[in-house]
Amino acid sequence: MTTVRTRIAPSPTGDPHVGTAYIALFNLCFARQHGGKFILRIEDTDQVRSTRKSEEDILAALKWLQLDWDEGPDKGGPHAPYRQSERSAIYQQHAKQLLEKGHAFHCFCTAERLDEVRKQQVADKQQPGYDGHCMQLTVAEVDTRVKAGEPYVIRMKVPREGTCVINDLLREPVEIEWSQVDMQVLMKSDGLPTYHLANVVDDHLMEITHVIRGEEWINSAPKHLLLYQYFGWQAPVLCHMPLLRNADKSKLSKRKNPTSIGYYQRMGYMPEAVINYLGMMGWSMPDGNEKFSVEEMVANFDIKRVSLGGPVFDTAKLDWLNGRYLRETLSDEEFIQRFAAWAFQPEKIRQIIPLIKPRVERFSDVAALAGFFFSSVPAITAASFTHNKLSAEECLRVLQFAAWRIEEVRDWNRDSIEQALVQLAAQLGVKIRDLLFPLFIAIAGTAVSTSVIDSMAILGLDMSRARMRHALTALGGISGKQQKVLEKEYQSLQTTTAPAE
RNA sequence: GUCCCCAUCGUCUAGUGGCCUAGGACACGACCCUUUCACGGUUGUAACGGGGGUUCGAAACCCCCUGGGGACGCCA
Repeated sequence: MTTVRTRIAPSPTGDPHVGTAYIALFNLCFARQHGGKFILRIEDTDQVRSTRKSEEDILAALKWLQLDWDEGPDKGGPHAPYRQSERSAIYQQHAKQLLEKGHAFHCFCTAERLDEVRKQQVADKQQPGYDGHCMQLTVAEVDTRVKAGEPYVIRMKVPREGTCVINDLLREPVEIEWSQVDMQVLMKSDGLPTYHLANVVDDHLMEITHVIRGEEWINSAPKHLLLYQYFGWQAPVLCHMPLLRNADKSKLSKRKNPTSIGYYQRMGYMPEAVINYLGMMGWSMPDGNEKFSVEEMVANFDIKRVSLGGPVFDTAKLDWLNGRYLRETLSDEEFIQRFAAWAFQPEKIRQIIPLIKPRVERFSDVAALAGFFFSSVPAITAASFTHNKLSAEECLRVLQFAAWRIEEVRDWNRDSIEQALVQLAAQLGVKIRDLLFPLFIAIAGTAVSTSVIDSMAILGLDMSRARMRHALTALGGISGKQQKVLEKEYQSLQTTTAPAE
């Protein structure tokens, strides 16, 4: 039985990344093509734990994209059976097993020492990594130090000679020297496993046969393969997909592109179009057809058709594709239903109405006042930012700082956004009303509008981010040099006004 | 810095030694349709990164260079 899984890292906002959906799609196609199972595994090994809410958001987003997953071997859903309570015991037990077999060891090294070692290695032009310091410790020594309550981690032993050969479904065998592989920490001092241990143990317990993941993992494959060997388990077949890119070819990031699935949902893309578009990133139908459903993709799927050059995630083509779905796939009746469902989400409307109600005199005023909540980026030019206090340059600066600042907002709601911006205004020595001006233009397209802070709260982080990015471009953009100067200034703001405890 | 991966129009891609004078799609331009705009149709500009091999024959195979990306955490 072919069983394949996608691991999903929770983000603080709980909004899954299109890159996750991309990998999930190829996992799903591969599994379905072989009549196998596609299951999900939501990460929660880290301190940045997914809350129940964000886990639901992740699943809802994948469901929206029609990435229907199967139940795991335990029928307990994407999270079980390795849920918190049972889980730490599972990993402890496996780590102990490795310890007993002599494949892992206790390490008491401090962060300071490790930093020191790393610095030295970099200076010597060596591959930075653990130096094996604690491997020399005797059993008795380890025992007393553990009993004394000294904090420790468990590291895996790695051969110092030879080469690890990684067979990949999509490329020639990759050879990596063991000397290049670090003695990875498996259990952290807080008793939680690292990704590497959790990944291997989970995959084995979930009977995973094929691992299809992003190329970024290729370098840690030797660690995983070695762990399988240490445990005496059959390693899964590996396959590393190319990475989605920004226009500048770097790894797709939210700084340069809207990356959350929710953004595409809120922007009014059809899920069919988004998933179709993802399917044409690095893959193509044998007959060259560009508009296809997940079912059609599965029916024609062949992992070998994946091309390895990292595709640029360019939404211009997504726009075209989505347009085709809107006008070719939907009947007028379906269009009405889909549009209504998108536009009249009661929770959203309920938030908007109180903002515009005080300002309307006729129902016919509503569209003009609330229109920007339902539109794409406003049509603005540099001239839109003409202001009696702020110059265009200052607008640019304020906008960039605000854009950075809102990234730091923890809970996305009006109060925390307000707090962040008020603080920024104080740090800049600018009146909040002046600081808000360019934000009004960026978000609503005009300064004659409802509270921009409330508007941002309703639009969401990624929609706000996209509008601010658009505004920066409308203002002429920021050169690389300017960017560096601003970054420096922004950082000094942070440090000089750090709140005293 | 060390290691790894990758390389066809601006972008997504087809291409597995002859069908390639390199095909399709997006974007862009022109024209047609149309009261406008969009849609649709026709059409144009535009690519095998460079250098060596192998071969009768190379976009495809090999080597070197160059370029791009990724990984080097008690993150995942």
